[in-house]
Amino acid sequence: MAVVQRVQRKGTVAATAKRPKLTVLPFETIMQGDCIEQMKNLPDRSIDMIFADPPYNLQLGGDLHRPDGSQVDAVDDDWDKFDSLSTYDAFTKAWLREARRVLKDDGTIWVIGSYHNIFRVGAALQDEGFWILNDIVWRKANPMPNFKGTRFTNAHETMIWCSKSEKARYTFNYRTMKALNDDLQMRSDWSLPICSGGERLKDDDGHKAHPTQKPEALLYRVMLASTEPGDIVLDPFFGTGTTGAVARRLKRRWIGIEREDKYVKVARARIDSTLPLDESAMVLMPEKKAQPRVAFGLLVELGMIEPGTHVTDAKRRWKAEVKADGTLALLDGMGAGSIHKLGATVQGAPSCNGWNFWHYEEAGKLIEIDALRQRHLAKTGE
Amino acid sequence: MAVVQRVQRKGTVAATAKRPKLTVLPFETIMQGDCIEQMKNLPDRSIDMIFADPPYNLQLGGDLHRPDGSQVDAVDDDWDKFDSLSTYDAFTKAWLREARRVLKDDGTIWVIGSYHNIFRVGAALQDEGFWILNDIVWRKANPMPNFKGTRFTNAHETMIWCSKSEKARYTFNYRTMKALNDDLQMRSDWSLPICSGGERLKDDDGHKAHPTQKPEALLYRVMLASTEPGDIVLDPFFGTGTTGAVARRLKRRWIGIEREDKYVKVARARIDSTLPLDESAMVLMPEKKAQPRVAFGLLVELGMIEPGTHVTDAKRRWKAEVKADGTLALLDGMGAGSIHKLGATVQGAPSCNGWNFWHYEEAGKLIEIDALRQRHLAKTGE
DNA sequence: TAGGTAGGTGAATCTGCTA
DNA sequence: TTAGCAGATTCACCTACCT
Repeated sequence: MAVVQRVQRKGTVAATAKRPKLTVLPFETIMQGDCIEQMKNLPDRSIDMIFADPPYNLQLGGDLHRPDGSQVDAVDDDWDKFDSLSTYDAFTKAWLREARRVLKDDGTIWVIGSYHNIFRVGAALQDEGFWILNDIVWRKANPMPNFKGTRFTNAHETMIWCSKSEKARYTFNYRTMKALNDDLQMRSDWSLPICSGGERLKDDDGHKAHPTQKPEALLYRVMLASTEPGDIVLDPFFGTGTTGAVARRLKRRWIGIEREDKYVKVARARIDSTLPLDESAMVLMPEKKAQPRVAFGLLVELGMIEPGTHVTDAKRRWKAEVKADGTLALLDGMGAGSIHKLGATVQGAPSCNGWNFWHYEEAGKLIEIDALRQRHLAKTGE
Repeated sequence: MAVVQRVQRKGTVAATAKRPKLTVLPFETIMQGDCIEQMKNLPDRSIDMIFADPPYNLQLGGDLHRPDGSQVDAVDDDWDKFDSLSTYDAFTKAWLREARRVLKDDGTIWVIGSYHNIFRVGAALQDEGFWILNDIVWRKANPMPNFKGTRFTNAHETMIWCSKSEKARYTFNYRTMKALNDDLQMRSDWSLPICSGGERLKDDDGHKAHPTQKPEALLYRVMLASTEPGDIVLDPFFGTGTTGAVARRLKRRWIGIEREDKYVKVARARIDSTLPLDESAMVLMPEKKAQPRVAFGLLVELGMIEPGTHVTDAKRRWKAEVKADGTLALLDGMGAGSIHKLGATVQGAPSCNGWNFWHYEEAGKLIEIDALRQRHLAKTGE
């Protein structure tokens, strides 16, 4: 415990007191160096989304740096578990703290890991004040078998998706995700193949360039779900640059941080050869919430529905008349109000979307009054 | 932090100094009371496997309504409320410490939770010296949807399976698991339905007896995987006694601890009416394999078909473009939607199988997009 | 009896803009 | 800060009841 506190104090001092921040963000750039040190060069609240795939193999002692930049001794048998866990926790807290600082208040962070580290990361995220939105299971379609037959085949990894606070208004492209999943809500478990074949980057010897290269399909879904085109995406553990490649393809701006020279080189070449998607392919299913608001009264004013018209619900349980001011009044005189309020009242429901609840009759068929709104939106080109 | 230490000290002192342990284990018994206090009555190293379903600390907000206006029956019980994360952590550490004491050195522990609590539980398990063997994802075949469209559907829960130490010789029935999974290694993701229908216990009013009853199939697999007949299974959060019922069915011995009077009563009645499996039936029941459902959007994510590609029907009457979210948009701009929906729209049909309706062109020949799906299924072997 | 329709429900951190 | 209100939002599986 003493170790944790010492490390944290050091990190905090260094972050707040010393250096000037960059005033122009280094877009489409790999900042080479320690991720904590490099994040300190970025201004507060400047990033829309962070995707992080932190190291968790404690055997890679070189991957662990204290916030002050000093390297942690290699993990060896002299270390007891408590010591290595707390070192990892200190490392996690330190980079999460910087990540939180550079993230916009309405931004989100994704962190991926396996059972070796994800519980520590998740607890640290909560401790640092992040608000968990989902934990996402990446279910590997083709995992490595457990050769010894001693455990269950380790066939998934876990991502944690957080906003900066409970009340934050984060980006979630609900309709896009639903469209991507054959018109069913996207679930918290995603079945995707591991990164292999032509997508897997090789070094000159033909060996895989990076031990944990993530599939582009994973980042594709992450980015489509939680960012807009033009948003700024930061990956503090850039590796071979999957985040940058997908960001470029989907027309998001990106910043990568990577320490190892060889990964930086591989990532640069890879991203340079990635082409952005065509403009037309980027026109997605619109979020309904983003459409301009239309008042029912406007449609009455425009003569798209006449005052005096009778409307009813899908089962013809209630009938009402359209008034000149765009309100409805029940034919039995037992209630009146806006299309929404009256719909809620008659059903005894807390709320109601009047656009879909009320129908008018045309050629013997009931048509949602929402059809009028859609016709209006189409006509005005919005 | 002070809270944690006080609780731990208390627990430790009471456990080691004060009371005499039971010399004969209370098999097939529900010990009524607080789980930490009751575990203190059990001797050291006496339990083969612990299954624990602790409170999740959900922290729900106000009421939630379905789109049809009905209200969701939330988990609002007092036993799920904690003042803060640190209070929850102290509680977790305290019961885990007792659990560790009563567990045999070669025994294992399972803990189930959701993103609200599982990261804290996992970190605490590691802190207490447990060695994680697997994290298991229970993919719910029929989860509750996300009614407001604000996040991904929360469609899974996580179980953590641990031995007491890295070198422990725990039980894992590899071949049984493989047999249960059509002669393929059992993976770390399990698809099982939630507990509903006849299995779901009701109180006298016909309401669910317990808000979070787990399916027997889940415990069935847990117990088959990690215990032998005659082994001693402890469930410190017994609830309606799913663990006891399955233990009896599989001829394991069990001990339950439960605080609430009403749950104890329900569990007793339930287990009394559960019959042990016949010897011959201990050979396993096959489970139906879930049909792999492939969304067209997945193929776009995987790069099997590029956004911007043009598709058409077999007679080339309609042409559409593939968008980045896996939807199609007609080239004349007169319609858009999923492969199925757009196919239905252009034909004026009530429905349409888009997989067979839409084609892409390769070397001058039209190929059903279903060919891409078949290629994906063949590749991933699902 | 088979088949179809209607209604209920599940561990949920479940809205957002404007005045 | 809060009140008011427009309006967006569900999937799989169960039982009960009807024809």
